[in-house]
Parts: sequence; C-alpha cells; structure tokens
Amino acid sequence: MAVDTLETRELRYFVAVAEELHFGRAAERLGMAQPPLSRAIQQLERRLGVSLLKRNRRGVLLTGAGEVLLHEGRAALDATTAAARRARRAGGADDPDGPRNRLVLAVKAAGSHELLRKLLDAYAAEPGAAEIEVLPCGLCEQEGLLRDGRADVALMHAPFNSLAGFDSEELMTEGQIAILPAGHPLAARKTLSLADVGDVPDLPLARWPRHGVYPPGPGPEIRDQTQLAQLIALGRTVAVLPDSARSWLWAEHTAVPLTDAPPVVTHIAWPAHSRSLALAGLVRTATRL
Amino acid sequence: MAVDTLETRELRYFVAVAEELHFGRAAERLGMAQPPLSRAIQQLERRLGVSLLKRNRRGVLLTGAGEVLLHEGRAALDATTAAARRARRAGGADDPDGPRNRLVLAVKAAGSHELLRKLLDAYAAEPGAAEIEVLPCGLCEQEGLLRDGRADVALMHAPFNSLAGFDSEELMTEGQIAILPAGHPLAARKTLSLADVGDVPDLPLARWPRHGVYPPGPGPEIRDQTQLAQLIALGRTVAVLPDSARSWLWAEHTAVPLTDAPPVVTHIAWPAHSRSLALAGLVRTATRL
DNA sequence: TCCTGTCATACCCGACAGGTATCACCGAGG
DNA sequence: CCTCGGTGATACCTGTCGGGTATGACAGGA
Repeated sequence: MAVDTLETRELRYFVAVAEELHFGRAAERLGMAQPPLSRAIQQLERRLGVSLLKRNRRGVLLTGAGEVLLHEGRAALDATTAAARRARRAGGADDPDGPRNRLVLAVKAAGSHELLRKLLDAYAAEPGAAEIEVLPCGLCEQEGLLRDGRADVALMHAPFNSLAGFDSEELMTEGQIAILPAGHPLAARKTLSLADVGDVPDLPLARWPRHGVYPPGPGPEIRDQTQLAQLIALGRTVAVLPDSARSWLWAEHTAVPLTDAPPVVTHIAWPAHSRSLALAGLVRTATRL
Repeated sequence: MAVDTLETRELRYFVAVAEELHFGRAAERLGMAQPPLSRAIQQLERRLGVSLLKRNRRGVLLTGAGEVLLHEGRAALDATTAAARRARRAGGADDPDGPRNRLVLAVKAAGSHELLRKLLDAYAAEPGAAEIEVLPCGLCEQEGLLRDGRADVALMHAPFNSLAGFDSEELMTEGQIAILPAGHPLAARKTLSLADVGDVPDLPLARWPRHGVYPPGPGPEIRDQTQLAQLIALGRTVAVLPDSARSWLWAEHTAVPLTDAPPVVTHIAWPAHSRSLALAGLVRTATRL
C-alpha cells in the first residue's frame, strides 16, 4: 500500500490506543485481543516511518507525530462515517434516483425556540420543501454532529460554538441576561455587569460542560435546563444566558440584563462545500426571516 | 462491520468508478482486475443498503446517493491522506519527541511576491521560528493542497479561492488593473471599467483555469504568467489582475486601474482546528505585517 | 525475591481480497 | 436474423493477512 494511504481500520485502532494510552483497554474497547492490536500499530508506524507512541513500561505516551495523527485521524474518521451516513440518508428512499428530500437539523435542546419555530414554519411553507428532522442535542454537540454526518445543518451560538470548518450565515444577535432567584438582592437591580454576578459568594455561577468538560469553579455542575431552573429557584446558583432564555423562566426567577456580556449570535451552519439543494433552500429561508 | 463504517479501500474504489463511470477503466486506474472491483462495489451497496450506481448497458450512471458519496467520499479520502502526510511530516525528524518544526506554505506561483517576501523575512526573524517550505502551485490549487495535507498553510486570494472549510485571517486588500499592450488605444485611458475591457473585439480577455476548467470565451487559454505576458505584449489579449501584478510588467505592457473590479483580498488560510504552534506563530507574524 | 501488570513475539487458522475464466446481456451492423 | 464487440456479473480458486491463543520479556512494587 502507498505510504500515505491509511485504512480506516488502522486509524480506528490508533485513535483507540491514543485515547486510552493503554493497549489492553483499547483492544477491549475495539472488541479484539491485545496482540493483533499491538502488531497493527507497529505495522502502521513502520509504514508511516515515524514513531507514534513511546512505550513506557507503565502504559504508553504519544509522540509529537502521534498527537498529530490523533487529531487529524479523528477528523478523517468523522469525515468517513459522515460520507457513509449521508449517502445512506440520500438513498434511503424507495425511488431509485433523486436524493431523498430530508434534512437533519441539530439544535441545542433549549436554545432559540422561537427562532426555530419561525424557521420551521417558514420553510415548510416553501414549495418543494424537504422534510426537516429536528435533532435535539447537548450544549456543544452540534459541531460533532455535523462533522460525523449525523446532522446536515445546525443552529449554533457564537461564541459558545465554534464555526471553524463550517459554512454559516448569521441569523440573530441577542444580549445576555443573568437569571437570579427572585428574592436575591441583585434581582432588584435594573442592570448588572459580569463582575457583579461572577463575584457573589452566596450565589456561585452555574457551570455546564464545554466540549465535554466542566470549566473549573465553585458553582454546581449543570446537565440540563430543568436542573438549572430548579437550582436557581432554590437560591443556590445564578446563570448567564442569552436573552431568549426568558421564554422558560419560572415565577421564582428574575432576569436582569447584563451590560457587558458579549452578545450571542445565532448562526445556521452546515458542512463546507455542501451541494444539497434542500439545504440551500433552508438557508435561504433562514436568512430571510 | 458496522453499517456506517467505510474502509478507505472501499471509498477509493467507489470514487474511481464514480469518476470514470466505467468499471473496466476504473479497475485499470486502480491497478486491479474488473471482477473484484464489481464485487467490492456490490458489497458496498449492500452494506449501505442503497443503490449507488445505475448500471446501463452503456457504462454506468450515479444515483442521488452515489453523487453524495462521491462528494463526501472525496473529502474523507483527502482527510485520511492528510492525516498520514501530516503525521509523517511531524515525526520525520530524528529526535523522538517534539513535533518537527516545519511548515509547508502553498502560494500561487506569481501571486503577492512582495507580501510573501516580507512574511518570510519577518517570520524567520522570530525566535524559535519553524522552517518554512514554500510550495508554489497553480492558480486554484491551494485548497486541494491544504485539504489533502500536502500543505499546512496557504496564501489565498478571495474571490478566486474559496475559504470555505478553512480558518483564515485577512492580510491585504488591493484593487485590480487591466494589463494591456502599450500601444492599444485603451492604454491611454486613466481608468477603465470591466465593461471597457470585456467588450473589445480585437482584444479578447485572457482565460485561465478555475478549478481545473477554463471558463468559456473567445480569449486565449493561459497556463502560466510568462505565456500571458507574451500574449499581451503581442497585442493578442488583455488580462485583469490584482494590483501587485505590476511587479512583473514588461516595457510593452501598460497597466490601467479598473474602477469597478471587485477588490482582491489576500488571506492566510489553514485547516480548521489546527493545533500547530508553529502555524500559530506564522499567522501571528502575518497579521502583524 | 517474587508477583503483577505491561507490551511484544510466535504460531496457527479462517476469512476474504483479488486473479482467471466465463457468462449474460444489449446495441450495432451486415 | 444472426453475429460480433463491449459491457458488467458470476463462479471458482488461491494466497495473504487479520485475528486468536499461548507465551515471553521486562520493569516496578511489596
């Protein structure tokens, strides 16, 4: 095989080992025995002509080349499964030709509900509109869903989501608000600054996962919006959220505008170089809202 | 194998058949016999559960799903070979750890020579600068070079290059000029409009390939800058180019500014989500020029 | 020192990728 | 109408290699 041609299988194996940093666990994850995995990685290193792992007697470490291959390999694996998924979706229909008119739209579960409703309504009214499957997802998952083909298009929120590597159009800009327990002294203020809410000893800022990990801090770790709403109502935490979060406020909540929080920009984003007509129509509808 | 896992080999085979639309020729291009190729494609269609090709007795045609898989598959293959190439480059050095300090910079052969020189000089003066390998390329090749890992970073020129799918920073904006034979009547004008140069019967606009194909038109097909310079000097054609093309004008040439041509913006672009420190340093230097 | 946990090596086997030969089909000519 | 050329599909064989089991080599901790 050519020296710069990798098989998907080899990449899968290497990524597993690089993530586990342990041949045994990686083999288990891959559903195979450890020796053939060791051999496959050795063959890979030989073919590439570089050492990817430093075998220490206590597990393994990545070399510089290994870091690069882990990073680029993940992207390549995503692109490969995206190709399979999108091809399958395009041809899942009964009729032999003409791509299946269906789009998977990834949206943050509790984000921009108003906008989403308007978009779906407006697009459904278009002649020849495709069927839109709405895929609710966690807080920062849209990027992964687009990359590995589980979704075709997503609503993203800068600066929380990264738009790098995607095409996108800006849809909406909104300010941010602090959501406080109604009885808290700060809730009486007309406006607040980030410094005000970030520095309240009895009301630590809630934290939610960014790209899978929680940022450090004293506040509670949040998994979903209901949990957050409850903790705020109980006077245990405060949250900074886009203005559209007002739509789900409880009676025990008070929203106060933040003067110096960065604005949140909602984009519609899709894989660069997409050629789907249905997608183009959806984007056109979205930008005209 | 999982239903949405494709092997690189399968993708290579399918892309070859989809491009040739002919099993025999595709097999020849792949260096194998036709029957195993037919079988591999059939297995692929069975596993994906979709029909990718319509077998007509006179060759084959792509189905909708086939079109999608061709497009996404090319991207996936590019990402895979990019992973291999970049890993190889990162570890090519003798020392076992630390990524190899080397970047491949793709530049359009005759484009922005001034800017390139300034960039290379400024970056070389930085402490701990990586070695920069300059990879000269054709007019629209930068995108492919970045995508398949032959280059790490590129100088691109909007609106000629598409920045979709890359991260980039703007470096320079310049107007465009018409380059005419010195003796031509239009060469006496102070300024020109696109309509002026696009509609001269005795001086058809030169054409060069965009993404591999020449746009239609009466003008001569250009392959390199020397050829273009000669044809202009001979009074056979006129060209519209960025202002920096003045640096290679001949005595027989006259440059006239265009009032209504879109400005050309030079960007430095790199694959989204790159994590190379050397690249970050180069970009920082470039934006400070 | 032994024991434990790690990755590498040795060896075997079955699956499957790929080759050759051939078929089935259809369109173009005579 | 028949034949012929050119297409992709089928049948069948073979060698390679991916994967399994058993075991080795080696370092660190008790």
